[in-house]
Amino acid sequence: MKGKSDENLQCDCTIIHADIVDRVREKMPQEEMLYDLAELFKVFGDSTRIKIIWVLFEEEMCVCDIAYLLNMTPSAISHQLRVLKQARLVKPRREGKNIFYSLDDEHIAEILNQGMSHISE
Amino acid sequence: MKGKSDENLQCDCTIIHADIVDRVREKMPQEEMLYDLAELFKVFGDSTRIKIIWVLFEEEMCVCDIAYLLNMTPSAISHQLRVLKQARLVKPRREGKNIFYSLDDEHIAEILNQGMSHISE
DNA sequence: ATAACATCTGAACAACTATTCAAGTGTTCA
DNA sequence: TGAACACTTGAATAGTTGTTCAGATGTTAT
Repeated sequence: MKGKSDENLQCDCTIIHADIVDRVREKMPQEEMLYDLAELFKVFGDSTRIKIIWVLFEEEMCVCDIAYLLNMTPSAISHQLRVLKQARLVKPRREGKNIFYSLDDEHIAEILNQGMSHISE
Repeated sequence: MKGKSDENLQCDCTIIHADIVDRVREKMPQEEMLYDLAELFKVFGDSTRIKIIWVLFEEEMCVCDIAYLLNMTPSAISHQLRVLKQARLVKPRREGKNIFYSLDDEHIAEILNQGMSHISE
């Protein structure tokens, strides 16, 4: 059932069928979609941001509190909160001088849980 | 119910209770766990690797086929497959000159699906 | 208005990352 | 054996990223 199927192949090793090539190209999401997906996971790809998310699972919190809990500077936390906010993972709420951040997506827990399942196998 | 609760706080804005601090510290996974989690998501945080995973959803494939489908050099693909392999997301199978890669984890689809759900909101 | 505080911002720096290129290993087949 | 092929590897490069620092913005209370 296997054999060369496309004259435009770049190497001789290619033994996949033309229909598989078609099927992959058909099912594969748009380039932009895949890029956005990678951008989203990039946000999860930093332990500081993971920690911030974890803290916010417990309760909404202001920048200084998060900084205190994670033993980091408010500036560093603020920079990371901006990244999380741009990814629409957290949202701010001003209350006087403080700005309270909370999680803004119901998929976050599931994504993290699946990740946890993978690494603890 | 809110008020200053910890003398070791780094800033005056901290209004969270000591019990919340304790609860967060208690529920938060180990430092190493959070680091590993970030490392895992870092792997998903590159569109080339996302594409490779997507191609492998369809069928196991050799390096050259993946390179052809993604219009990249086999070398670049090989480098990324190494990252995916180290994260235990894909596994190799040699068949003569070719090395076929396939997905090695049942959580991958769920993680990607949750990610897709988030960005297409 | 001024002071004090919480947060944000931009520049700078070191650390990391993806791709390319050239050279290497391992396999098949004549 | 040796040529051809599939794949890997290491060094080099440009590009990206997280934290720090200094200074700016916005809010509150006096």
